[in-house]
Amino acid sequence: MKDLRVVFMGTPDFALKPLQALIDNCHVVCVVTKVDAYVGRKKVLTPSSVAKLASANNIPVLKLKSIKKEYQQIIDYKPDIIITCAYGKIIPKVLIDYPKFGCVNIHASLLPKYRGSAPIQWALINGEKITGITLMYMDEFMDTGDIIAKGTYEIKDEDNVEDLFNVLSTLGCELLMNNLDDIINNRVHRIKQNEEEATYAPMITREMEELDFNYPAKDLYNKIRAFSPYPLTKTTICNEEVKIIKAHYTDEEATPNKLYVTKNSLGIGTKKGIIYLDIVKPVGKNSMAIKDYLNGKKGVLK
RNA sequence: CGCGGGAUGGAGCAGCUUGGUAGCUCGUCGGGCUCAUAACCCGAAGGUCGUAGGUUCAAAUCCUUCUCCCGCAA
Repeated sequence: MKDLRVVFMGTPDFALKPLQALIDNCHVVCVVTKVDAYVGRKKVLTPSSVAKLASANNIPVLKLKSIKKEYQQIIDYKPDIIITCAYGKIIPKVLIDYPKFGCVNIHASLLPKYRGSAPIQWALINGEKITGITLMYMDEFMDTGDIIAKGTYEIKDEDNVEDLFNVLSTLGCELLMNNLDDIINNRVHRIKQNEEEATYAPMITREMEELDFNYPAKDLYNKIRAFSPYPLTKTTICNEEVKIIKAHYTDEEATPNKLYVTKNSLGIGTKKGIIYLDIVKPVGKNSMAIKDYLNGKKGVLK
């Protein structure tokens, strides 16, 4: 497998483990990622996580603005196989058809469920009990290709998006490496996706961060953990925006939007149940335990 | 030079406008009460007020420099 010419395409941290495994076991001839982005307040031009790892291993990096126009550069590396993981763009058919072992994608859901860019977040938002990884051949549409293998993970009630990312990233890496041999020896049993069961996981947007307490506490809890530790859900308390890092909920009778304050707990009523904030981050401040938050709000919150 | 918030014992905050003894709540430690306690009572320790300079008899407070943290926007 050492002489297998692999082109890897990916961008964020989620793609690092598979990339590292491929570097260790194959000949990664080139890594394709997004162009460097301006990050943070200081607008520092920063390469993607994948680009950094590739550079550290002296692997050529292609930062393509438009893969639709620039795919020839990838073909020039003569890949035997292309492996993508959270690359974030549709790959042109010419490119998919080029490698003799095809174009394989690691997707963070049990396809055909949660096709799209935010499968992990949506699995949490919807309170799924099971999710996983799908290893699949790419075709010219979004996450619709034939399935090679799946790995499942049972979501714990307390898992947040970071936990799931870590677990699934490892799982995806294992799944890829366990099946790579079959892929290059044409021993894969392709499974068509059942289109009727397909669901979609669109990108998370800024507007979604605001919590609406007219929903049940359980839904809000799921949303909070789906957004934690990034980008975080938010609400307004005492005319001050507060982001919520961790919370829990009960089924107590409650009035939506009403605050339930005790010495060291802060609950907000919902349509069904109360959501209690555990760790919050007021605007301009660092994150703090709810006890500390209430401590500093003495007199404002009774 | 994109916009804004912030830095005060271990934690969260007040004090700054109008300069003059370092304050509150919590935590920690010691003691007490109690069958018991995360409850209550008494006491103690712990702070160069982010950095550097300036004004002043006197600076947490006014002026200037720099550093770091955070939110928005991209």
